[in-house]
Amino acid sequence: MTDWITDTPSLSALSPASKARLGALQPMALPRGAVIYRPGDDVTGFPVILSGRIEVFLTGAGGRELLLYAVEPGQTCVQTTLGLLGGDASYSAEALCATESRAIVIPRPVFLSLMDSDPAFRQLVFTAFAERMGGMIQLMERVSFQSVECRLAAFLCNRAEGGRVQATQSEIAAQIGTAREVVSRRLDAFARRGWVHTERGAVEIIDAASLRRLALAEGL
Amino acid sequence: MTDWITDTPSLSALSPASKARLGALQPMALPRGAVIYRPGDDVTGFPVILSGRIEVFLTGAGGRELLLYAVEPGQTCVQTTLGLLGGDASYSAEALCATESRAIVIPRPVFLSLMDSDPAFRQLVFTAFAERMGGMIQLMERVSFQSVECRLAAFLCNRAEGGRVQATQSEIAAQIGTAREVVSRRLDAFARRGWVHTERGAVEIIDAASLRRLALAEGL
DNA sequence: GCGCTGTCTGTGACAAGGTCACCTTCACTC
DNA sequence: GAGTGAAGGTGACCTTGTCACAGACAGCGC
Repeated sequence: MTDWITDTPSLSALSPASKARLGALQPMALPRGAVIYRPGDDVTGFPVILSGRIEVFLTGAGGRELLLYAVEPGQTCVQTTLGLLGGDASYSAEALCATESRAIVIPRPVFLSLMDSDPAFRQLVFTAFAERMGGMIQLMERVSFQSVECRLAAFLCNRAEGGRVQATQSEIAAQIGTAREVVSRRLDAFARRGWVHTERGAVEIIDAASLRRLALAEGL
Repeated sequence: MTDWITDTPSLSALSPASKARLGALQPMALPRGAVIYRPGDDVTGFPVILSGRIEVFLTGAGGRELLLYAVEPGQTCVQTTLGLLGGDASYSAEALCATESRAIVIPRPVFLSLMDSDPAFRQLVFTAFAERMGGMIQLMERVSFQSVECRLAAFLCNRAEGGRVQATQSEIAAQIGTAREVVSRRLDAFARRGWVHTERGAVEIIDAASLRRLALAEGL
């Protein structure tokens, strides 16, 4: 019944007392596409994701989207940590289930008490926070200093499974923070160079080496 | 001799034991323009700024710069927290003194021990971290979804002192994350509308209301 | 004063990217 | 087999970033 605690590496270091408190919580199942929260929602608890993948997006005025970060098992959501510890108690971004997922939600009072009493829990939250911040700074660097072509190539390399990337052009655009039309044109350019082959809802990678070279061309 | 502890609001909540340990540290004076760290430097301690203002910039390949955040008295540097707690122990950004400043540097072992022993110190570091993260997300939003014109207007409104902003166009460009030439052209457009008057090294605000209206036009 | 020097600013030309409008293609359903 | 909605392609246009270069200005030494 509470085997999810031992199954989740980042939780196994917690003190027995903490585990006992968490053991009372029920994991919940989330289908793909489920909305975890929207901008303006109140932060009521601290989610810990046990399996699956949650993606957190920023949405601009024109509906354009930008992937801020993804939350995978053992990681935590900064937006939430921020809401529970800092001033603002509402979200400024939107979180969606990228795959079917399971998660528990630690209620705010329990979270705050664990933060005070369990150094391991603190460590968990803090390092997650630090890693996320580092990721945000890198994202900043990519978004403001790298070309779309470069970001697209990097995305295709990272997301390729068996030489294919399963994603619509709109999805790709949101992941790298550009407009769908731009993705369409860039992919077309790649295809003309013989690097990829595009199809509806997917991109087939033909020349991964060239893509990787381009991805690395403009610094990290 | 250790009056800077009581003079700095955020430090006054610390436990007496923590204060005693910090009391042994010597504040250091930093002239305007001093480099606190550069990308790649090792993180050796945790700076707490007592007076003045430190600005942290990201630098792109072409030399273009972007202000990530500013550190003012009582605030802390995320880049450093990140280095001391997370994986990476080196900086990815550059920090400069925007004004003459005083600061102490808490050595890494002292920092880690304070984090474990003093809840008030933890609270201080954590809320600073949370606020900074919130700021970073907002910055992300502005940089990727707002027009330069809008960001420039907002900058002029925020930085105006007595109806003037004392800064070169290069400095303004770095603060809002664009190129100098673009600032030149946008300021020129503002001037033609009669909103500002530009001079060497400064901008005089004539119609603050119009600027503010524009700054708020594209969402927060 | 006079010229030198480095910084600050203006500008034209061009490339890259974002926005808008509209159309085609495709998968699915009834 | 027509209808529907999502996905993808394309041209026009504007904003932004980049490059190259020139003019303006302040400070300095003479």
